[in-house]
This record gives sequence, C-alpha cells and structure tokens, in this order.
Amino acid sequence: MSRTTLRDIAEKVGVSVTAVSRALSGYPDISEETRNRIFRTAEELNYQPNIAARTLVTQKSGVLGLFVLGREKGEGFSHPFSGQVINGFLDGLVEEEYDMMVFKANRPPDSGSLSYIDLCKRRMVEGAFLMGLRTDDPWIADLKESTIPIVTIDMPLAGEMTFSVGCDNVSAVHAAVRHLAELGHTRIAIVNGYKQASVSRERFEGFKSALDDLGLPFDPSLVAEADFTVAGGKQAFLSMIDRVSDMTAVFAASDLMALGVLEGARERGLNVPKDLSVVGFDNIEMARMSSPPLTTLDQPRYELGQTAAKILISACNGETPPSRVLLKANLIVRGSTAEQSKGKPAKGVVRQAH
Amino acid sequence: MSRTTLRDIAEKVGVSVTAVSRALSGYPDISEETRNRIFRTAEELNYQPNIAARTLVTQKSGVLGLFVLGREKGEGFSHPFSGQVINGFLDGLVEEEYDMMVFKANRPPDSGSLSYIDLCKRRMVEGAFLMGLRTDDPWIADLKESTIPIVTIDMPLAGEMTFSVGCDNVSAVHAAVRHLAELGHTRIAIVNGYKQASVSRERFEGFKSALDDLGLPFDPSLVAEADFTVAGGKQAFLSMIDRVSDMTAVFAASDLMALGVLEGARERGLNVPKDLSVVGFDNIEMARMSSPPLTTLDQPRYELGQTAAKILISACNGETPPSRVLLKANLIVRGSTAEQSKGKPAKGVVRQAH
DNA sequence: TCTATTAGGTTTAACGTTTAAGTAATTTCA
DNA sequence: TGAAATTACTTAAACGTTAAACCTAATAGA
Repeated sequence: MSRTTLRDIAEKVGVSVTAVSRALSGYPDISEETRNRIFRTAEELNYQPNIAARTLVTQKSGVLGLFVLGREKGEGFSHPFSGQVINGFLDGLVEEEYDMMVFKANRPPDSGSLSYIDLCKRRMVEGAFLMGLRTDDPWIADLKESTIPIVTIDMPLAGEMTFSVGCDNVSAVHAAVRHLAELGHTRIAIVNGYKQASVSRERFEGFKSALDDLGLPFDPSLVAEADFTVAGGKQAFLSMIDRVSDMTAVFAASDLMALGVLEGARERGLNVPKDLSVVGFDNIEMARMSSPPLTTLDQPRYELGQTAAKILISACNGETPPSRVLLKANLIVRGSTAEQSKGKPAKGVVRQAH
Repeated sequence: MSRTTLRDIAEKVGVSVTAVSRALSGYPDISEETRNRIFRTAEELNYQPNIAARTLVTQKSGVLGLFVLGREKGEGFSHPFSGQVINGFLDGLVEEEYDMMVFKANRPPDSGSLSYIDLCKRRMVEGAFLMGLRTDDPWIADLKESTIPIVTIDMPLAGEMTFSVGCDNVSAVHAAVRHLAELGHTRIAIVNGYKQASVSRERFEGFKSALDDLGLPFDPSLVAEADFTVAGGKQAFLSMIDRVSDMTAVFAASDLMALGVLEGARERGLNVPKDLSVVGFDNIEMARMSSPPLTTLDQPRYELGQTAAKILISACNGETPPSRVLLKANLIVRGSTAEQSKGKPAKGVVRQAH
C-alpha cells in the first residue's frame, strides 16, 4: 500500500539499491540490459523518487522561494502587477528542475515568527524571489547578508548574493514626458509613489531630467506624492489642482494612481484629454478599459518574471549573473493624452467647475 | 560554516540528540533545567530544523500544492480572480504548520511530464488546491482517484478525497435577475460562460429558474455563450443584439464579459444604463472603475481561498469536512442598471445607431 | 602469461530527524 | 524496607536517497 521505493525495484529486479539509483540517474556503469529491466519495473510500479530523501543527502532541495510583500492582507497577490510577473517566473522554471514555494510574508516580526532567511533555511530553499516595493519591511535588512541568492523586482539590495530586475524607469519616464511636451504641454505635474520605493526615486529623476533636456522649468508645486493606489492618486491630484490650476498634463507613477487622477479630474469637471492629459505607468489590464483609455508605459511584466527566474537559477548553479538587469518600458499612446489646446488656459476651465 | 543540527546542540549541551529533539518538541520527559540549556544553545546557534529530514521520518511534509489551471500562458495567476483567492488561501495557512508549493500546471501530457498526482508524490505533498475552470484539463480525470485530499474552486470532482468550494451561483443569479425584473425589464439576455465550466451550468439554471419564478418567458434567442473574456463577451453580445434588438438588459456570467458587453453597447450607440442595463458576476476591481460602474455579484474571493485552506487542512488531518461548501455572492448595485424606460422600445435606439 | 584495466556491479556510510525500546537513579507507598 | 513506579534520560533503528569505496570476473596490453 505504501509508496514504491528504490528498494522495491531493487528486490524485484534482483540488484542492489545503488544499482537502481545509478541506473535511473543515467550513470554509465550499469549494463544496457539491467538498465532496461530497472526502467521497466520502475514504470510498472509507478516509481516516483522521494525528493525529501534526495534533498537530505545532496543538500539541494530544488526549491525556490517566493515572497510577496505588501502591507495589507489584500495587497500581495491581488495587485494587478503581480500575476503576470509570477506567471513569467513560473514559466521560467519549466524545463528546469526547480519548483516554487510561496511563503507568507508580511508577518509581524514578533517573537515566534521566522525571518525570511530562517524560513528558507528550514526548507533548504536554494534561492528566493522577492516582490513588492516596501524597502521598509522589517525582515529585508537581513537579506543583504543572505548566503542564498535573492532576486527582487524593482528593489536593488546591494548585497553579495542579491540581484534585481526592473524597468529602466529613468528613460521610460523621459519618453512619457517627451510625449507630453511634443503635444505642447509645458505645465506638467507628477504624481509620484511613496519614497520608500526605489522606483519612485528613479521615476522622479527621469521626470526632472526630461524637463531639463526639453528646456522646461521645474516647478516643485507640480510634484505630489501618493501610495500607488487609486484613492491616493486621486487625493494627491485634487490637492494639487486646487493649489495650482494651470497644469495641463499629469504623469502618474502608476496606472492605479493615474486612474485616481482620472476620477479626480472628472470630479472637478475637467475633460480628459481635452483639458488635461494623463499618462500612467505599468499598463495594467484596467488601463485599456478606462474612459478614456490610458496612455501609459508598458512594463513587460511577464518578461520581468521570466528574467528573474533565469537570473536566480543561474546564480543557484554557481554562475554569476549581472546584479541588475533593466528591461525597457514602452510608451503606449491611448486616449488620455492630446494636444494642449492653445488659446484656452486650463485655469479658466477649473474656475468654471467651482 | 555548515548549518547547525541537533547534533551540534547535543554536543554543546552534553546530552543525546534524542534529548534535544524531545526538548525542542516539547515532550515532558526532559527536566526543566536541561530543557532550558537546550533552548538557550538552540537560540544561540540559531538552530533551524531540517524539514527534509523530518519529512523523511514522519512521512509528513507540511506542504500543500497549488495548481493554477488555464489554457494560455497569461491566464493563470494574472486572472483578476486568482489573486485574492490565493491571498485568502495563504492567510488560511498562517498559524498552521503548512507551506504552499506552486506547480506549473498546463504542461502538455507528453511523455516526460508528470501528472499532478505524481508531482505531489515526489514532494510528499499532503493536499492540493486547484484553481481554474477547465474541467477538460487532461490530468484532471486522475484526480478523482487521488489518495490525498484535493480542494477545488468551482469545480466539483466527485471523488472520495475531493472537496470543492464556490458560490451559490443559482441563488446569486436569481437575485440578479430579480433585480432587473424589479426595474421593469422583461427582455433579459444572458451571456454565459463556456459549458466546460460547471459554474456556467449553475448560473444558467439560476437564470432560468428566476425567469420562471418571476413569470417571465424564456427565450432561447436571448442566450449567448462566450469564454469569460472581454473580447468574447463583446463578440457574443454583438451577435445577439444584431439578431434580437428588443432586449433591455443583459446578465453576463463574468465581469470581464460584462465589460465586453459595455464595449459592445457603446459601439452600437446604446447608452448604459439608459438603453440597456448590464449585470456582471465576480466584482473584480475593474468593475468599480468602468463607466458606468458595473452592477455585479460580489464573489467573496478572499473568503473562498480561506475556506479552501481550512477544508484542505482539516482533511489532511484526517477529519471529514463537507465535500462542498457554498458561500453567498452578494448583489452590488452600481450604475450599469436602471429602470427600463417604458415608452421607448430599445429597438428604436438600435436602429438609430445604424 | 602475467599484470593492468574495465565493466558491472555490491557494501557501507551518510544526510538530520523522530520514535520505540531500553536503563539507571530516584521516589512512592504499602 | 523492598517492590513498583516515575523521572530523566540514552541507544538503536528507521525514513529513502546518493556517493565513496570496494569487489569480482572478464578483457586488454605487453
């Protein structure tokens, strides 16, 4: 009734356990004939190796860990960004001898709960994949000293065994701002994400350098900060538009925040894109379906995940992959951006709405 | 340099390995004093048990498997439904001694690739969680004869060790149709999902029985079928509205399809909800943000996942949980449904659009 | 013909844990 | 006071693999 083991096969074929092990592992020192008999009975008894036993002796588990960060219960996997990245990561594991284990991140560091490193140790996890933007996670500091490779999305950790993949945020935002400038906009605002995310710094840098390159002045009152969510984006936009009403375009550092800007604009009676152009970042599914559909920067999420898998596996195998890989985010122009209407200052429109 | 083991602790404290094991496991036959010394040195050496070794001897891995079905690469984790369910499932594992391993489903059943059962066997997976609607997955048939418990979302399998959680689709759709009827609609169409999904059968049953109960006639030409996607929903709606133009309301069996209906309606010049009321199913994030925001049936995704975890764990522990659990899906009324405008037949509007 | 090599295995040990079966010293209680 | 029970351990075995070391018979090379 219990599972078949190497021993069962060995007894049935009439050889030693080692012979069976070596035959199944493809070592050449087993004769053609015995090998065949071994394979046949293995098939017959539907043998599946016990990976726990193998792990114990080889000290390699074939397990990669996935940690999904985020502060709220709901945030982790349900973020519109995560799914495709994970799909890509998993597909990057196909053909490889690795499986993926998901760990509950976000657990408070109270007594009793384990650090990410400790969780990995127990299961002999060979490498970890970290998603989520919070650089202030209490367990993250440890990771820099990890002895197993760790790859993150959008969160460079500067450790010996840490790697990161992400998009070239600077040049992506640069393209977005250039797009707006080419449409005639000069008063361009930014709704950025929170500072704890390294992408926020990069996107801001892209924003400023683009203004510089395009010869546009930088106005600090056109900078707002939010938490990457719809509600946050809306709030940030509203308090900004109420202070300075002559802006004609907004770059939001995430599509969710851009959708919030859209909501806010509607509330203030501003027509997008006639009165206000809006550009997002991410190209989540929703971006296609908003009205107007969102002009945004497409993050190649699937490829990000796939690249992460490749890097992690290569690092697990003792190779030394690049510590940072940047993919290109492409501008997708949709309906939320348009030429700035020359004669009519947006100011007037806003007043009208009040 | 290598990891600390029970042996290291035993040597340092001066007792046997067994004593250390029993002390750490909380057995009462170790004296208070030795126990304390053991705990202290365990802490000191930062001991983490080797779960592979434990698994080998106890024959319990503490691993639950997650299989995400779907036909396309992109479908699995990125479906707007999956994220919250997985979050709920993971949170259902907190406080339990289980971890979750994700397996690549969707692999072709060619020679060389393993069945779900075999994948579980190798890793000594104790129970599996299956998501995704395809009852025609080539490996699913095997699952009915599984000896480890399997819990599915929305896919009853009728096996000895299979369990399923889902929503009470029949009564949910019933509520949706009643809502439309109360708004004065009598020509109500349904855009259902594909037949391979058991939810499609149930939702259709709810649809028909509601018409019955409300004294409305059932018209087969008001029934269309699609693949749960936006594009599919739009296509199905368009070909239906072009055949029979006097419908005033549509129930779509998923929000994605409902969004497709919205697109289709816009294309035909129909105003939602003035000319056409639309109800979806799922309450995905996008549903709040479409214009108009979608009236829909809220599936408690997080709770579905949590319930699945509870059932699976209880089955793993030898208990006998109910083989089917149905949660309630609540109607969320938003802007996509309205009173049917009496005098003006929708027909006229459609003509006008052409 | 004798030694060295090779082919095709076998034996033994090890991985780190748990559990069953002892055992020696102390305590209980009749 | 002496047998029985209890306390606080230890020893030995097992889980299912892999890997290193060893063995034997046949073959090759000189």
